[in-house]
Amino acid sequence: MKALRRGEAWSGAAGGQAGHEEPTRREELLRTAVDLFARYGYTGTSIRDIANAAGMSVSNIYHYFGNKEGLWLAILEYSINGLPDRLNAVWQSDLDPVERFRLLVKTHLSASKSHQKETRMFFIDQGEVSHRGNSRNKAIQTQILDIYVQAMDELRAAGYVHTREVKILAFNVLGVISWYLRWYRADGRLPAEKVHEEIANFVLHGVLGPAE
Amino acid sequence: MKALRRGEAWSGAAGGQAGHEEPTRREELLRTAVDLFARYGYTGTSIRDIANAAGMSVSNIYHYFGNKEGLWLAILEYSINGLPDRLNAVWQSDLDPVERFRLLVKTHLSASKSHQKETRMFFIDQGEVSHRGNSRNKAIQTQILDIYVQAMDELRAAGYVHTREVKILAFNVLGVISWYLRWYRADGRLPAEKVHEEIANFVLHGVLGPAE
DNA sequence: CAGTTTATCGAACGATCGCTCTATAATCGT
DNA sequence: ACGATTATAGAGCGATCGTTCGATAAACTG
Repeated sequence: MKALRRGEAWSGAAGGQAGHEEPTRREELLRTAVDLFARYGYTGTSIRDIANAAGMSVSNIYHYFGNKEGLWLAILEYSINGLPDRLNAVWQSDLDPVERFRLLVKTHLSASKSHQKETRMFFIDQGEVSHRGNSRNKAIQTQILDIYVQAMDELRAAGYVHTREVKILAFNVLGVISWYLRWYRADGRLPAEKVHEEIANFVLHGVLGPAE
Repeated sequence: MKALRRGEAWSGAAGGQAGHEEPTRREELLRTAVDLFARYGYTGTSIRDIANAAGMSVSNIYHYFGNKEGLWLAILEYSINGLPDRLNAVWQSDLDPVERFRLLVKTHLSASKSHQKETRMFFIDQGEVSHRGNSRNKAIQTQILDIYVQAMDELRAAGYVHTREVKILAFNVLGVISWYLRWYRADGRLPAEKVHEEIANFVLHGVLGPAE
């Protein structure tokens, strides 16, 4: 039986918001890997880069994650794995259709921002990581797209959308959000809340089209 | 003096729309490299991958392009190097402000689509390619962003835009376009013209906000 | 405390990386 | 036709890649 050790335990995986304990070596590796993967991509980051930046031996990566792809998947696990469910929950709530869609976008924005590097890292990936990792990534992105397509369909059925090409609308929304993850810097002039507000407005007007 | 040989000559670089001559080996390399770079990224594609896929020796890459980065830069050269100027020219024309902005977006879309893989390849790049190549790429992206910021500013001065955060609007537009390059497939249901129309509508409504 | 499991390191392996070198065709200018 | 330049191939170099292995230290289990 695996006993709990040090700061690991039941708390998330790399978040470490339980108390102010020092991070596990495993968490330290995840943190470092996210940083490098998001900056240089999967193939652009070597196992040694990660280990050196984290100040330990490469063997630890194989001890904790099996191999490079396992490390990639572990990051996917704790960061965006649950995103589709969160978005679906928002869309199942019983609000006014338009305000519900606005909430959907804002939830997506703030959830992505809370794992900004991770989300960007998976959005940017193109198929550099080997088959299993890549297909899992693609599957999540497809799930998210489907949520938006469904949302657009319902909005259209309710008469809010004036185009038949709802899938293009869904793609556009994903494009705006994924790009936001690339340009947003936490030390910028505006607070994230305000930025999300602006982006949500843009998306809403783009989707709803000319008011009547 | 370097004389002209075979199919090369004054015709573009990799396009080869002059006659139906067989492509130069240099063009063949560019074509293959674009395909692989766009699929697997810069670090994810090796010199040997490219040479093998093109059916020739690695030496040719060094003969024609000096090194791997030179190949990357040669692609940038013929594909998106002139994009900022083209967009600027559109924006300097004397049309109705709103229709001029619509034309700007549609020009951007069709110009990017005519070099879809190349544009996607540069949009996706994060800094895997070494310093010179990356900074040139970043510079072009910044130029394009600035064009949109300027366009938004003028639209706002003319009373068409209802937010002060024009830079966020500009980012949103870039996000939509760069994402379009990732999802669009030429063999899809809709013709490109129709897709561009839809995207331009989305962007216009997003930028102009609620009609009054 | 003894024995097992976990954590960590450093060395090493074969494969592949970007790149250079040398040799040989092919094509050019004159 | 002939020397010079260009085009292409293939072998090979040092570096780095992902990964494995054996050793050792630390921690847990009974």
